[in-house]
Amino acid sequence: MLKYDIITKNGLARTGVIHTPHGDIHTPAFVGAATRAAVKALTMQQMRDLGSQAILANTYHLVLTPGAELIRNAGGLAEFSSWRGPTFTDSGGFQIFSLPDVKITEQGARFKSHINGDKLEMTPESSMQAQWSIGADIHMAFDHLAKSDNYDDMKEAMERTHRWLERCVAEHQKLLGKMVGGRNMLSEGPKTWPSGPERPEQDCSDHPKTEQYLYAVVQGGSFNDLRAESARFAASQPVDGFGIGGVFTADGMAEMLHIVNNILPENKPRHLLGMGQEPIDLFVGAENGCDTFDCVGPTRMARNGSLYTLDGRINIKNAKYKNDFTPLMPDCDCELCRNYTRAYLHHLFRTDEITAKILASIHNEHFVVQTVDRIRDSIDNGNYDSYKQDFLQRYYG
RNA sequence: GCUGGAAUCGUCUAGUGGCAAUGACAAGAGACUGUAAAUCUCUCGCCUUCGGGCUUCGUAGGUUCGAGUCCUACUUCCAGCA
Repeated sequence: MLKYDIITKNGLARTGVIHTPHGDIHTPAFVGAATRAAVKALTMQQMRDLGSQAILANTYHLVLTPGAELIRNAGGLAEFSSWRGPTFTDSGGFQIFSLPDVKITEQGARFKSHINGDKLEMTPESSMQAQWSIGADIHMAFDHLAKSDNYDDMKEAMERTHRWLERCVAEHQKLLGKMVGGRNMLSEGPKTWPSGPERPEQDCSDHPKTEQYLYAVVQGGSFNDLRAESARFAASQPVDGFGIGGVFTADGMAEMLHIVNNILPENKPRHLLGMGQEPIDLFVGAENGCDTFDCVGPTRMARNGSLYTLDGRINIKNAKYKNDFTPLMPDCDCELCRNYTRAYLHHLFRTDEITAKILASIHNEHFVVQTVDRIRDSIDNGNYDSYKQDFLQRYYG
């Protein structure tokens, strides 16, 4: 079982530590989206420097390329990417269901690769196997998202998610059983490294990195009775934690999370899947009992020139920043704000320099990581409410 | 000087008689939430009570119901020849 310690509790909100084989995650925490084992525009060293504690990669993307086998042969996601810290993988469910021409059967999902059109299938079992090969510390169950938000579709998708969860759990335990002495024996034969000089055979005898954990995913869309039912089912399963999926807007999220997280067992961590583009999502999530977040928004918006400041988001490409020789955010200690002006970043974006996206991504990722870090500190220090009020009042005006 | 050719929205460009006129870039703004996103959308002659009105394709004339498109002259530029 994944070790999770609660440090402070305040209603549903809590702080804690998730102990993974690759290190601890102090929660609540923002997890960087590294879909293809890379955070777009950023190096892993930059991610460490900006304060990220963990990354989340995607099984769908990594299965397509370079393949789960290759990552296992490289020593696993954390080693392959040189992140070397705690890692999550998403199951691929979300991505597959957002592709066109997906065929869902009870068995799994049939779809075409967006890269070369190959006809592929992913099942609860194959997702689990791939995630074990990829070797993240924490895996997500393979779930089904309804395409529409009508009740019957949502209920059907939720029920399928539950049936698939039982299969995920069974497969996960089967794969867990193949571990011998904390070492993943799935990998047979000599390790083949993708490139570079020959590396020595790893001594895994006291290396617990191959312990891997499973989160169930709660579905139910915008229907709180389904959410409650899904949470009860997920809670009944022998899993290490929970992902809360299928959330697309902050509307109704507080109430939904309140219901779900009052049902989910307190002693296991909860991950709010895909939310965190708007700072308010992080506050609503944390105060309603979510421990980790991931979101592509901060880095995507950074690449598109939309930058967080404590006074709200700005588009640095706007003409008004052409002659603005002040830091983006004076009270920010990220690499961008410490060294460069708005005018310079504006210029980098206007001239389409790669550096623009790098610096902007450093800032935005740092901003959300730090915002959650401060939420954590404020919960520990008992001043969450005032921190939240000050932040939101200033940010959203 | 002669002979050809060319002049279209900030830039390049489509357009050879039929209702401001193509595309790209630039510019102005917006969107983005488990990443098919270094992406996408809108605006881009002037005015508008959003119905429409007005002025445009080097300049000035002309032919025509109608001209960026045809004719004449001029201006500027390019190429070749002196």
